Amino acid sequence: MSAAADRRRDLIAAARQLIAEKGMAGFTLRAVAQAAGLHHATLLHYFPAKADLLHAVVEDLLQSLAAPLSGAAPVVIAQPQLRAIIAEFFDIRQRLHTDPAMFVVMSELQLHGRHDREVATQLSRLDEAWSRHLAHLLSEGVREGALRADLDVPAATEALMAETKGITMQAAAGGDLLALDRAIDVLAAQLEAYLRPS
Amino acid sequence: MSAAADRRRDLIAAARQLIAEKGMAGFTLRAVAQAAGLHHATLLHYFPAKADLLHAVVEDLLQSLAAPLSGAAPVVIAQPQLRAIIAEFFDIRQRLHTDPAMFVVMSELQLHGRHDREVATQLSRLDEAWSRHLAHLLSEGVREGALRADLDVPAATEALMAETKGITMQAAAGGDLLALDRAIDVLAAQLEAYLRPS
Amino acid sequence: MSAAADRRRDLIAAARQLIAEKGMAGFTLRAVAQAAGLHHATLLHYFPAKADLLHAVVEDLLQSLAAPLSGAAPVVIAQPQLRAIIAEFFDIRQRLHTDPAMFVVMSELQLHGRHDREVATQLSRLDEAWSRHLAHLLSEGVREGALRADLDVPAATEALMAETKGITMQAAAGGDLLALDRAIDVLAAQLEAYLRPS
Amino acid sequence: MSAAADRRRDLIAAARQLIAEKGMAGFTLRAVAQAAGLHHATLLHYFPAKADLLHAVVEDLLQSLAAPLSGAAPVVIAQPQLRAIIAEFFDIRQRLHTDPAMFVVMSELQLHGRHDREVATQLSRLDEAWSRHLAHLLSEGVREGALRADLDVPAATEALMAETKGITMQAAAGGDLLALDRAIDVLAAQLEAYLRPS
DNA sequence: AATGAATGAGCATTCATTCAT
DNA sequence: TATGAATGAATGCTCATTCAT
Repeated sequence: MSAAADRRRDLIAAARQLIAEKGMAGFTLRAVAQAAGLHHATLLHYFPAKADLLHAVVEDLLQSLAAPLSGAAPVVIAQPQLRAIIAEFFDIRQRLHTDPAMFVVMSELQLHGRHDREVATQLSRLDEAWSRHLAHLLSEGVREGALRADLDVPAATEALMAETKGITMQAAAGGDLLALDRAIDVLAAQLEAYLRPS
Repeated sequence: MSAAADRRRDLIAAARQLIAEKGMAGFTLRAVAQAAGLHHATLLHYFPAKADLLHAVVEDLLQSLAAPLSGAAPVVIAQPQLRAIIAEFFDIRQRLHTDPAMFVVMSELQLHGRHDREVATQLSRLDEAWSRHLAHLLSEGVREGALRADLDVPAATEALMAETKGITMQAAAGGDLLALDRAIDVLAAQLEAYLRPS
Repeated sequence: MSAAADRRRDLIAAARQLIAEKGMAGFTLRAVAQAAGLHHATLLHYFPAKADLLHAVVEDLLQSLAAPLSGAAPVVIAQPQLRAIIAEFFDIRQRLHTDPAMFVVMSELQLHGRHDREVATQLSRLDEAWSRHLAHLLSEGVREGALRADLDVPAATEALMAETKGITMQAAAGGDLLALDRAIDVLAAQLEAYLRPS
Repeated sequence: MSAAADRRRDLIAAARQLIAEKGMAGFTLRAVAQAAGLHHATLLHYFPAKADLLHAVVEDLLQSLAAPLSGAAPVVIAQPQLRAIIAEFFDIRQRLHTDPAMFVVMSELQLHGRHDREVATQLSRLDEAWSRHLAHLLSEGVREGALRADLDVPAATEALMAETKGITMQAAAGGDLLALDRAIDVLAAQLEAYLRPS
């Protein structure tokens, strides 16, 4: 398409990779520009300020996360809602192999959001969408009798998100991917044992 | 004791608080020195380089984490090993209220460890100690029949650690503490349901 | 006429206004172009360099100043030469209300002329023309006996110009226009008292 | 005295000279530092921000102006108040030879004050002090019968200040000093002719 | 005629660190 | 022990100008 859009994409990608590799401290206009093969003043032609580039990186990351993975859940479970929730874990497991850097960036941004209102807002949009999605699945499951009747849906939602972020963090910290795979299986099994109606 | 040791403690505390409040980007020798009430050049008399202060902060943090909390587990569970593991969660829950800043610092350092070998080594010591501790509890439980026989102990250990870091991250991101409390309860219940021998 | 000439006029006007509002520091090609509604690279098509635009601004300003005001001197004085000189003050007084920004620009340029030989030359043309005009009026008056016989014409001319620039500066500094009006009356009266043949 | 105070003075002097020579556009931290013989980062050790240095320059300039000149008025005039006012002109005339750069700096700052509230405030302090001083002299003179009875004191004050600024500007613009001297004489004579009681 | 892209130079400011006192 | 002074490197950003389209 437009050469400018391409450049923007390149710059966002370079920034994203840089954050993944060097952390927010390494996210420098000069470094991004160099990685994208242009002068740092030229970068500001595409993104008028560093913050704009960062926000674009976050937006791009959110889109990556929103895009559904093609792979189906590799585990068959009787109840549909339960299955859908478990599938989220396997989705994460797959992304962990596809683009592990994404988890590092996600963690960096999460922390950075504490001091950047705009980033915080952007990320909270993701959190809320995800939270709504999970809560919906859970309450549907409860209503249909697929999940335990006395489930504290908001608390379970929060727990699911914490687990997700834990995986993200563990991955970001540079853990063993295979060990993490098996841990995700355990988390899924835990969930299954807990959610099943007695 | 020694006035020098006191100063060092003050500086470490100031640094820790600064990291909690402003993130690693706000962790500046000038800022730390000012918070501790001395000239930034004097700070380098106690810690010859910024890295030394940071490493001391990490060491201090690890000691804080190693110190057991006085509070007993507020939930009674039949099997001792299961109870001990669940107790870890409630220990975290309590710390979350006692010193929430600690979780922020922990997250910041975890991420920073990716680019600072020394910090990574220090943190991995904690991870390994914790990992060993959890694995020991789990395998003891399996051997005594208190936990399910077919438990994949390493995977379950990794899952437990991911859950812990998830809570840490969720807390660091500035979530609602009360909601997080209930989420921890759910995590504990999940765990219980999963670990119980069939 | 030509669209290009129109554009040039627009750009000169935009530059002039910008200098009036933000000073020489705010006189930026980007800002001028934006104010005139075109790309800053396009501006360089009309004025190959920033200096060219500035020189055009000065030229434009000089033309504005050369154009006689339609208003007649609102004070009647017996001697024609004296009246003409006094009229200059009232001319200034009127311009002060019509286009106060002009005085700011004039002051900015005067100062800028110290470091821009071309601008200095342009302005000195104005100064000399004005100086010649005033000197002519004065010496005519002396010759005809309308003004004091022992008048030091060059010195009086310089004094008149200093007064004019003082008003300009006072106006540029953002003084009260009404107060300045009355001050100009006083200056005119001073002049009259001084020039009158004894 | 203190070496630090000396350095500060040096830096202020360097800044002042730089403004006089190159204008506000040439007033650069690097240039000032270089002129004072130190690294530009060291300059910020003495003045935490560029604005602080500038404000110090203004303060220094105001002090220079406040300091009375030792030379007595070289003209004898009957009435004391009239004499005092005329003396102000000769004070300026003398300073014009002693430190002509001061007038350039004054003009630059006056214009700069339009966009720097702090500088404007500092300069207005001088203006007001001066204005008060002149107004006092004038009204005293009127009261004692030394000056014309129907004098519009505020307007005459404003006129005097405009004349002063005109001389400043004319000097700043690089006029001939000797011609300016004679112009000042004319201005003084004008004033005398005007103020004299009929 | 118009503009998007690109660049080199420059600017104020911050930071970790060294050194002399 | 303490600190003021000093510096080099780096950062985000602005600007005038050039060039290809």
